[in-house]
Amino acid sequence: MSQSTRNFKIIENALPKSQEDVIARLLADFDELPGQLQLCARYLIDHPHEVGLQSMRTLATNAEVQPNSFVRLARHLGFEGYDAMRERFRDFVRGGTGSTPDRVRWLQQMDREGGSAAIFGSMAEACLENTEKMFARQSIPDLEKAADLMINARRVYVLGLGLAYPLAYNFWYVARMGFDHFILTPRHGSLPGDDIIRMDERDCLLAMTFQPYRRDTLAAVQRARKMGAKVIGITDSSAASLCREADIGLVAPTHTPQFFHSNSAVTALLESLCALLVVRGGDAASQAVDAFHQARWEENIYDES
Amino acid sequence: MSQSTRNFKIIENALPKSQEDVIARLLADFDELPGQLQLCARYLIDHPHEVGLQSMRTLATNAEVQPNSFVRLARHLGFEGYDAMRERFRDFVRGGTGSTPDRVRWLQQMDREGGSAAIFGSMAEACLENTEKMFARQSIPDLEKAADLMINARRVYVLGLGLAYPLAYNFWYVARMGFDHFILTPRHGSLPGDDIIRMDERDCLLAMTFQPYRRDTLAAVQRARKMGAKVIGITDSSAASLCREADIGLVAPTHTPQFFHSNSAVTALLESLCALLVVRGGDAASQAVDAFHQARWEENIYDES
DNA sequence: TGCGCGATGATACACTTGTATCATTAGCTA
DNA sequence: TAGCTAATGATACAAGTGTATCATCGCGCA
Repeated sequence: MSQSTRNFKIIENALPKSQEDVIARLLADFDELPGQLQLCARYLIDHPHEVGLQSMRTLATNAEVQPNSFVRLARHLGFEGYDAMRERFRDFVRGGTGSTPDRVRWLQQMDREGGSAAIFGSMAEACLENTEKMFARQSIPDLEKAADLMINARRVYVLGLGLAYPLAYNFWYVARMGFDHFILTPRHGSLPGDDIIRMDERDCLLAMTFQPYRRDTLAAVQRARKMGAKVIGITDSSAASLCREADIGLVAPTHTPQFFHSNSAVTALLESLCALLVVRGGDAASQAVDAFHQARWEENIYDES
Repeated sequence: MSQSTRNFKIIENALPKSQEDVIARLLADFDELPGQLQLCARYLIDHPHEVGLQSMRTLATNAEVQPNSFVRLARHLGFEGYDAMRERFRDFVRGGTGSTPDRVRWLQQMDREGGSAAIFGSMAEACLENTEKMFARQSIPDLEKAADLMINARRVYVLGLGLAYPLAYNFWYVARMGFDHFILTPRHGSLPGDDIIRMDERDCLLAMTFQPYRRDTLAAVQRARKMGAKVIGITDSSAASLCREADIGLVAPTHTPQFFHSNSAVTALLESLCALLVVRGGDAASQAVDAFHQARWEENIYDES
């Protein structure tokens, strides 16, 4: 960029004085930025804390760009160099607003503010607690057993109804990237029983339901067991009948202060299970995942900007 | 300090895991520290933010001590060097792992055990960090605006494709308990465009897509805007084009160490949005929710055991 | 097709970083 | 007072820092 253009920009848009200013400018200019600088900008916007803490080279590695690009970006904004821009980010951290507050204090403050903040805060508390408990209390041997059971099964039927349907779908969507023997059930227009009647001891049912437990899900589990199939149950309590009847029961808390339960921790559990599936599925699974992704890209469904 | 004394100290007092731990140890040991190290300790205690931001030499100048003394102090606490201690201070600023001291230890142990535990631990770390960041950085005014926009719209189309579909479904499933103008799109057998062509300025599109962003979702957003509809975008970065084009952009991190992104934090965000929807929707919404639940119970689909 | 120009990548440089080493000092004990 | 030890200061060094420079690439335009 020529000197004159740069000066013009500086005059047109004053030098950003704070982290917020910088980010606002980055967002405003985003489309005009060259590709590499967009990557830098995106990294700054998404990881503002790191800017003050890490070195330029480290950021560059994480953002997968050349170190130089960060200097160039800083200059684009009118700063004399990278350090000048970073100082804005450091001020932010120093000022207190930037540092992530102690969670307890933060939640208490939300609560004091009342209204939407209180509701949001109570959801935050519930979701974080659910997720932490889920991870902390999970039995890794059980997870491994569940993964191996599914990997070695002839077919795995994934069953979730009502609010559990998005969970089942999410799990199936990821799992079938690595395997072709996962089936989401019931399929459109069918009933859960339709698939389960064909199960036998070579098959596995991954069933999930949460309070209040769905009769149809529990019935499907019993049916599957009668056919000799293995059952993996996912619920909100190890006392739930689904959990007690299953060969392996996995538990994730779903409590919220609201009129519906939270799927956030369950999602994390199912995703972790997917990760284990692929790792323990060996080369075949990894290659299948690669092939899936490649095919997706070739279909040109993703935006590359 | 001799090697033996150092080892003894390490055994006596485990290595501090967080900024709070470090400061607590400094306060406890303060009187036993040699003079220069006391100056260092005092500076750390009084200016914890600076530690992560400034260089050792700069701190030394400010604290009016030799640079070396900070290395010595770090070693006194059992750290291998100054950098190791500074990392504790940086974690604190970053939030996430630093805010819950136990978690660090727990994750480290996971990592040591290797295998499935390590994978599970890395997922735990990612999911918790994503969720914390999502809650901590969310703008409540924006959330309120989004909720009001949806409440007052003639129709709200909820759009999520691929991995975002379960998110869209989950949101729609809960939202329509309280309102009857939420529509999940595309409907079975249709394309996203089919519904959007009927939108106008009275309507709202809630669109979500995550890296890699889907062309069809972005196209739908542009189409909706052209029709004059309001757009609420949900993504993983405020630099994403969806976010910049939307009237309101909400961001939730989805990073994982795996080959797929995590929906866990996004789920929490959407659930919080649902909670706000119903609260701000007034009596009509609450009554609709009640009616929905009652009808569900009357259908006898839940297990009462 | 060739030209011009901004974007990009590679490399070198001057400087700063954290650290190691060793001389010096201060405080204690015999 | 002499001698030891812990504390402190000074200096040197390798590694890492931000930056400048220049060759190369890619793309629009004549």
